[in-house]
Formats: sequence, C-alpha cells, structure tokens
Amino acid sequence: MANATSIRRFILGLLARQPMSGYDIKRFLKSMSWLIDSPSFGSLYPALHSLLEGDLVTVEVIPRQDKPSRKIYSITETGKRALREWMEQPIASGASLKAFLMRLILASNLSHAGLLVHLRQRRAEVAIHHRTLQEVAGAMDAGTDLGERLAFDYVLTMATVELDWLDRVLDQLSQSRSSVEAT
Amino acid sequence: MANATSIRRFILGLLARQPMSGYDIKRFLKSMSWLIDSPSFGSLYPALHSLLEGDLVTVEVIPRQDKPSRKIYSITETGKRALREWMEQPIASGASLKAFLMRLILASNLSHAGLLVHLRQRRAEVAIHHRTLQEVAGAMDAGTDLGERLAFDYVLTMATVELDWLDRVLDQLSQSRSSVEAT
DNA sequence: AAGCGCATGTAAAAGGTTACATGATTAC
DNA sequence: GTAATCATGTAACCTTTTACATGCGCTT
Repeated sequence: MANATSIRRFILGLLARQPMSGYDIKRFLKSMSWLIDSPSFGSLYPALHSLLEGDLVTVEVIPRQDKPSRKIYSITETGKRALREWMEQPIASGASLKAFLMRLILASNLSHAGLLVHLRQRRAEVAIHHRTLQEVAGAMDAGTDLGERLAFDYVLTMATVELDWLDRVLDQLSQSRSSVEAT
Repeated sequence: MANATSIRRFILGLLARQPMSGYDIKRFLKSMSWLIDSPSFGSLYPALHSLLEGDLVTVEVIPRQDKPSRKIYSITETGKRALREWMEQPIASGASLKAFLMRLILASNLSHAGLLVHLRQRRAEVAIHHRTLQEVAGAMDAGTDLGERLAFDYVLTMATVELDWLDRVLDQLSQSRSSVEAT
C-alpha cells in the first residue's frame, strides 16, 4: 500500500500543530484513545529518531539534573513540505477507518479546502463500497451462512449511515465556509 | 493483546467448515473482500504450515503430473479443541472491527449459543465505548479542534447505530431460537 | 512501602506485505 | 500471442508490539 498512515506520518502531523516531546505525544494520543489506540513507546521513540534523521523535525534538548533530558521536537520547513505533499496525494483506496480518522484530524489543521477534499474523497469511496455491497446482496441466497449474512447486513448498515453522515457534514462545512467568505 | 484474530486462527476456523487447499481459502477470502481484505500468499501458506506443525490440521496431498500437487487441509480433533477454546474466551476489549466480523462469521458456524454470546459481548463493549464518548463530550469546549470534533461526532454516530443494530439482531436471533425450541 | 506519573530508550519477536520463482491451462 | 487463473512456495523487508532497563518525585 503506497499510502497508509503510519505513526511516523501522524506524529509529523501532530508536530505541525505544536512542538512536543515524545511523552507529550503519548499523553495526547492517550487522551484520544476513544478514537485510535495510541502507539507504544517502542514505536514512538524510534519514529521520532527517524524523523530527525530525515531532517523533518528538529529537537531542542532541555537537560535536567539526575533525570533524562526532555526533548522537544519541532517540525522543520522540510517536514512541512513533506507533510503537505503527503496530504495532497489521495489516501489509498481500501485504507482503514483509522487512517481516515487520523487524516481527518490532521487535515482540519492544514486547510479548510484540504479538509473538504478529504471528506469528499471518503464519500466517493464509501459510495463505491456501498454499490459493491448491493451487487453482493444479489448474489446471496437463502443458503448463505448466517454469520456472513449478519456481517453483510452490519457492513451495509454502517456504509449507509456513513454516507448520510458525510453528506450532512459536507453540507454544513460548505455552508459555513461560504458565510465566512461572504463576511 | 492476548487475543487478536490472526489469519492463522481465522484459517483454522474456515477449515472447521470444510477441508480446503490454500488456494481455495484465498479464493474464498477474495470473494468476501467487501468484508475483510484477504491475506497474501506470503502469509497464507506459512500460516498453513504452522497449523500443520501444531497438528491442528492434516493435509492430503493430491499429486498431479507436471503441476504442483494440490494440498487439501482438514482440521483435526486437536484443532477443533483449540478453536473451541479460543472461541470460548472473550475477545480482547478494544479489538478491531475486523476481528469482530471475522469472529462473527466463525461463531455462526459453531453454535447458536456461541453466536449470541459473541454479539452480547460486543454489545457490552460498544455500550462502554458509548458511555466513554459521552464523558469526552463533556470535556470538549468550543476551542476543540475542528477535526477532533468531527472525528468525535463520527465515532459517536457510528457507536449509536451499532448499538441499535446489535439490539435488533439480538432480538431477532433470540426469537428465532425460541420458536425453534418450541417446535 | 508500594505504586503511579514522569521521561527516555533498546532488543527481540510477532505478524504481516511485496516481490520473486516456477509453470501449466484456459480465455480473449 | 497475451493475459488471467490455477497452484505452490521462499526471502527480504516493514511496521509495530512486548518486554526490558533506568530512575526520580509524589501520593496513598
């Protein structure tokens, strides 16, 4: 997959909001555990080191006596460019729900236009999925396994609701932007 | 996580329905790609080899001239026991949606009671999640990032719908079983 | 005195994907 | 004649988790 949202990228996106230490990031992610389960330190710190190597972030070391130094990471211009480039290219089709939500959070921070693009793209994908499901529905007969029928009904229900949600949100966001521009 | 649904286990569950070759499994999984993305051969064949090593499955080799032999895998008694034990212990909380759906498919094949247990357990978890979300809602103020508010609204909407869906399905399944028992 | 929060990190293992290797048969 | 489907597998790589290592300060 050319384009999954790895924690490396997500961390870069978070650092675009404000400089943070590894522990800060962990705490922030933990506070949003209702959304995405936060990565472990075993992936968090190496991810920061790798961003540092690529010059996508810089670090300011704040030494403290008898304790490990705090290390505050900030995004660089190179990092901002990389982030923008990544956000501009469409998310891989079939990407996970988690990837969609992660990107939703990052997108709102970059530009209103980018946010709309992201939501519209999601809408297009869910619509395709929805159509696929309806084709599958035709191929299902009474002999189909109960579990499969249930799973199918579940997925179809969720896809339908998600389409409604996306339409509603897109409507609201388009209107609010128009009114802002009219001001 | 003590209990994620790895492909290894899912394959074992599929073989409990009927003996299949690796390619058969791949084809079956592909036909359900609307549900779960099918594993690659690079994980499928090693998974089968490892099941074989643990005596959870046996293989019947059907040689064909000038072609790779077909290898039909069947679940053993040991395998059935392992599967039942695994299905009996509750799914890890915070398990992925994919894990829930995979198990849903397998559960329907084992026993009606097991299916109900699985769905009720899911209901309990989604209910907890739903409550958590309402607490988070209280902690959100107007200053909360737009993306986070949207992601929150998305997750809350979906959780609400899922609860409704689970209630509806549980209701139907309980009734249908009662009527069968009354016969 | 025990445990949690702070704060950083490393090493091993798990679990997967992608790309490669091989080769016949069938469909367009 | 070119591509897809059938059919098996291996090796290198990627990402992430789990468990370990260290140690201070605060609360119960």
